[in-house]
Amino acid sequence: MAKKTIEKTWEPKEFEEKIYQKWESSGYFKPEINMKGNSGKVLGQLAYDREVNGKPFVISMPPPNVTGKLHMGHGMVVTVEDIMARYHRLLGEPTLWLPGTDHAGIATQTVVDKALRKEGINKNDLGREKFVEKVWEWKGKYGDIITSQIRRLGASCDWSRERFTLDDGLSLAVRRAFVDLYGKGLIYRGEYIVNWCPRCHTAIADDEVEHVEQKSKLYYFKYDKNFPITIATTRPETKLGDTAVAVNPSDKRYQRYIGKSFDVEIDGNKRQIKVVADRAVDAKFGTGAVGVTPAHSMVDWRMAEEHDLPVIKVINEEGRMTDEAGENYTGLKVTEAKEKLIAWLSCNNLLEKEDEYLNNLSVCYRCGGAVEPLPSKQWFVKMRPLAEKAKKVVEDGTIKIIPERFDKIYFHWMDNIRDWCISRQLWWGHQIPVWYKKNEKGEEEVFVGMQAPDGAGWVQDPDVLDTWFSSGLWPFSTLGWPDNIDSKKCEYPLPYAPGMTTCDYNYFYPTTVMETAYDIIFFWVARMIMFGLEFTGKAPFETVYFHGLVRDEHNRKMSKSLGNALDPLDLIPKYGTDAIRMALTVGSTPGQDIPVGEGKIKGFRNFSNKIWNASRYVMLRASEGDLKSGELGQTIVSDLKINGGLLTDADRDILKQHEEVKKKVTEHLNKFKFSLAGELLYDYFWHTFADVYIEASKGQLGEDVTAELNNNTRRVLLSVLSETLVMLHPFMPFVTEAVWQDLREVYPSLSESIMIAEWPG
RNA sequence: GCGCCCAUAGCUCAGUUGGUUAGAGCGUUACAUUGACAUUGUAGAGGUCAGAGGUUCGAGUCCUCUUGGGCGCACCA
Repeated sequence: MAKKTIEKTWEPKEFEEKIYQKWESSGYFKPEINMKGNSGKVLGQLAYDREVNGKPFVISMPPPNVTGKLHMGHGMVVTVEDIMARYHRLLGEPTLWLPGTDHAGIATQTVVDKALRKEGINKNDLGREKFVEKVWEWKGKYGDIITSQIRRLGASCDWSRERFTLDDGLSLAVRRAFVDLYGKGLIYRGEYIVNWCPRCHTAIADDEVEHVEQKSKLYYFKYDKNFPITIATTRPETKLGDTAVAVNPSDKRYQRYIGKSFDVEIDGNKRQIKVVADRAVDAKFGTGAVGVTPAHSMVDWRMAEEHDLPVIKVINEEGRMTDEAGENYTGLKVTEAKEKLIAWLSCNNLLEKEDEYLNNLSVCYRCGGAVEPLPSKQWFVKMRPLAEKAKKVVEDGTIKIIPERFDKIYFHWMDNIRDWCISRQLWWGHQIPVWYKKNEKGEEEVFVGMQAPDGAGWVQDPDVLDTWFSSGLWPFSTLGWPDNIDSKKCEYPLPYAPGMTTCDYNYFYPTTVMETAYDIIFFWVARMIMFGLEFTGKAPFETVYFHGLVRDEHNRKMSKSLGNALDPLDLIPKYGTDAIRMALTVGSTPGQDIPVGEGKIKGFRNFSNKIWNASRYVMLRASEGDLKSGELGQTIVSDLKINGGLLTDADRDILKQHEEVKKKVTEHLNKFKFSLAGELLYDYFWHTFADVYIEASKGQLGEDVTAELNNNTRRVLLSVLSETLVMLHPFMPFVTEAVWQDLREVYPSLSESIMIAEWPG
């Protein structure tokens, strides 16, 4: 019978997709394989009980946006998490890596809106219901793309437990969380100044605002001739809404005006301007006097509260001037209003000078458009009480953050936390579970509950919740929380009973590791910790591991405009998934950005080939096959019992080093040092096992030496190789599995997949 | 403005309780190679570990300062 022929080079395209399908269909990604201590899979042995099965290893995958396309950042997430998942599975721990996708409110709505506009469809003509239907269609069409791409990266996650943030269960969790917080007084509604994005036409949270440095002008002027103080500002148009001028209390120049009010007229707008003293004012800046615009500046809003100043809204949600801005300005865009007012000031000799000035423009992190602070009625979460608990669990080590230095960043944020604006004026997302009705007296009644109240006339709040509200529940909402609540009868106050959980929640929660990029520490990680503590009474994970951001080989940010972004989907067919995974692992330290260029990936493609080829050599020699054709020989090795008496110096050296490597790799992985583990394996496999031992073994094989030495050498080769493959498997799953399958021809006692082998200990 | 981090070979970076002669990849130089390995091997060159001071028997590692770079928070006076 002709034996299998092994090609000279590793061709990832021939293997990767087939291998992945085999894994997935075999159920190897499910925690139920529970194959502790043996080399065959045992399905269905899980009792979902920590006392019976031990502690599981659990990771919730950061859910990518449903409309997203795979990029190197996903490559990093999948690589690091898959290394952990595969390692712990090899250790025999029931391992759950739970995948899913995020509805990504603003991002998705914008994408679909744009696409519809291209077809000539306006979302407002369509109406809310039809538009949301369209987004669901979109999700159905494109939602699977990202998950199939994640499969291409070799992710060993349990797709049978895949979740989406708008699933029924997760939506129930969102409503439950909202109602619960409202009941505790931690959610409130009110008219406050918020960051408004006129382009996305919604309020956004403080941390969704980014600052971009830009050149602008600082204008010095007086409101009118009768006003004694000159102010300086970069935004004259907002001054139409000024109700005060603030100076530093110790500024001698303005002492005599403090407390006085002046009637002024700014291009037809009559205003009363009060002079107030406030510590926040820097006497050295500008003229030392600030025009206070309560409605359109965060700082001024606070001053207005303290000094009891009126609020005049001169800019509306469209980014245009309101009626309050006066008839000369009503309806103008802010930029037009600015020009017009400067012209007027100049004509009336009120403009004293213009300085070049570098300031920070606030922009929306989603669309990049300028953010307009304005007062608006929104829902907020009271953060202080949540922050205190969340801070404590990191302080006392319940949650460990890697790298440690992020502790300080985390604490700093918690200490300076402000309330979180959670309502968004969008259609795509979780609609706020609040209903309003006007009663006979014309007053508004408010109902907060799991579903619409009985009776006619109730109208649900049209807004949806910030995407991060549902993401914050991810570690437990994906596992079934809050199961068993009768949603029909649920309303505030909730009949809350702890322990109403599913098997999954009961066994897998709290999770083990939260692995993600450090740039979403506040958006996501902090809020998961807060929500986890608040709703489950437990920290949602033990360890937070932050990987670095992937940059190009010159350490520049990857971006489309620079043209330096590497597309994993181009690179996978070219070099193989394993090469990309290694390139993302070796040289990557937690929290530290990592440069990755095509050259680096190429280097690890060579390594994939080295593994393939060195293994081919070992298999051919061990089976006494044909090195030229690659055909395996008839000899089968039945066991790997090594005869200590026959060991050569080379044997002893490699076995000793092998033990050392096993110990170190295990240590590194336990300490989350993936780079060191990967680098060590790379170096060991190539420059010790292949360059040194395989070379030495050539003199211990063949007709010139005894059959006993031949046999012993084969066993040393196979033993070291098979164990090294297992250690390499978490990093390079495909080539190791492909080799493993061939290796089974020569040494049939190996497990049917390397995924369910045993970690060499 | 407040805070955090970084500075190690030509380039990109490892080096976590202070401990032999400071490492890797890429690049570079020489040699070998019809080789298991179009993707190979062997050998080499290349570092006052940013600068100054301090602690110590001993500092790339700990402390202080200086210089240069990055980041976070706050802020559109």
